[in-house]
Amino acid sequence: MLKEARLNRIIEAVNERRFVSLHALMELTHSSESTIRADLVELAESGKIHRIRGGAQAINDESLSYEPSLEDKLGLHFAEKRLIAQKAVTLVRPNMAVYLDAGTSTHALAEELDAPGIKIFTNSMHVARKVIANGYKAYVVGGEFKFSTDAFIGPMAQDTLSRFHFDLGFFGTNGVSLDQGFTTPDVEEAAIKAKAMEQCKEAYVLADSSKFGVVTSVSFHPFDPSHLITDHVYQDEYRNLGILEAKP
Amino acid sequence: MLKEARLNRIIEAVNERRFVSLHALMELTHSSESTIRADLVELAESGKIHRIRGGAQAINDESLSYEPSLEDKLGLHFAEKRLIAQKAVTLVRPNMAVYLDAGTSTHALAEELDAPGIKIFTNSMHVARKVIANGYKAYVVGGEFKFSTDAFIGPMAQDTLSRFHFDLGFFGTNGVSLDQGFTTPDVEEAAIKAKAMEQCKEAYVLADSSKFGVVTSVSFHPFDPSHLITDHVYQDEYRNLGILEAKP
DNA sequence: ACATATTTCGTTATAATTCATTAAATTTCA
DNA sequence: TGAAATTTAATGAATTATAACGAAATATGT
Repeated sequence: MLKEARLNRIIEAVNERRFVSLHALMELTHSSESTIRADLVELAESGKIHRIRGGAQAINDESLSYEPSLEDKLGLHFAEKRLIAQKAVTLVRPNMAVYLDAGTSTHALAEELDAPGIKIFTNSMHVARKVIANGYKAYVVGGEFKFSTDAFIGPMAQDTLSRFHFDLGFFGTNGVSLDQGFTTPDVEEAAIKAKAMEQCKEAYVLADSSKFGVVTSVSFHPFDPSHLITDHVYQDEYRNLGILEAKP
Repeated sequence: MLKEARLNRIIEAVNERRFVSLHALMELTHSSESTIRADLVELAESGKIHRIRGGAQAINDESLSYEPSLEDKLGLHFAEKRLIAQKAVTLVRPNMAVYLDAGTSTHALAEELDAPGIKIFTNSMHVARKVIANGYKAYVVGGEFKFSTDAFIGPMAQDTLSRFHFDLGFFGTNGVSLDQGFTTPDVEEAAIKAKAMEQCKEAYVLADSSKFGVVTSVSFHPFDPSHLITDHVYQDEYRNLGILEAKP
């Protein structure tokens, strides 16, 4: 990995989640401890990050606070999301057309992608930027741009989606429930998710264990254990249904 | 492989992927290390790419932060562009569907927009952000995302465009010539512009006076004085043709 | 609180890449 | 053919990445 690219990814990672450990950065960039240490020294000297024991911290807390919901989620259950992402990428084969939903779980997945010739489709600019930083081509569904979520929604996005077909799709969710299925709090997001899932030969939902038993306002797909990837199933009623677990 | 073709592929690869290693370029062009090195020196000197250790980086990438207004104002002919934008917005009526091309002239226009109920369509994320900051809705044509220009191009973008129809469109250009018409240096950009112009009931080209008499590699529309807006016409051969001037 | 592990850090040393330079081989075109 | 341009090869120097290790800071257990 090129040094400049690596430095960029470190800055990105630090700004996304308030704090990043040195070891997380080692895995993220596939570099050694020494290298990351040197990078952190460099970035701290140039004022890009704040170096603290064990890793790095974002410089500003003021300008980052404009969109708390997204940033918060990035921090929460991050380790689990990464585990899930690592499990999910094993399903991606070379040259596939893969759709990535907008959401924190899929952001983690965008970072872990590693297969030649894959084409990534998404409605999230955040995902698109990560995919490009990873060296893959990113195709973005257009539509009404929502600044707060950095993603495209609405009828125009759905209409565009209906013209494409994906080998594989990965979707985030806010709730997983036996009765209500997969749910999100936003009507438009749910519509986009549902439409995109229709266009996938196979669609997997990514959900860390904290989402189980949660129901938010809009369902976008019925419960389907065989296409659900999580870190670990704790509740008894979800056991032995064939849910894919990404235990380390 | 021809040298020009190789240089073009390098520029393309860098702009698409944001970072490209020297070895990747060697494989891409089937050339030796020395050749690529020489190419990178040449391209960096002419300002097409940024050379970094181990490869090349897209130019746009230096200031990762989205602080466009500053960057724009530092750009060439800013005062003229703003004049032109102010003239152009007088053509925008309430509730119109308006297409804005990617480019610095249209960025200025995005800042000057002031009509109720208008819907703005664009292929530029830069424009989209400005439009939203101005309080209007922004609809973005999807497609392959190009990091360096912060815009969407390619067949997917053209395909999406073909489904929409705009009351009015504004386009930037790199060259204005009586014989060669309106030209840009990039084939894909030209294709997008041409396609978008087709979808407009009326399409205006914005060009500050420095563009007159300039011809770059690809034409996207024949010369049309009645739909050309500039700050001031200096050359005699372009006088009295009905070009709209935005004199203060 | 104390002593003992464990982790993290900074330094130094070493290995691996990448670079600029030069010169040789190759192609192009007059 | 022969000169100019282009591509390639070869080199030692410079930069970067990694490994090793003792010191400092934290965590753990009694």
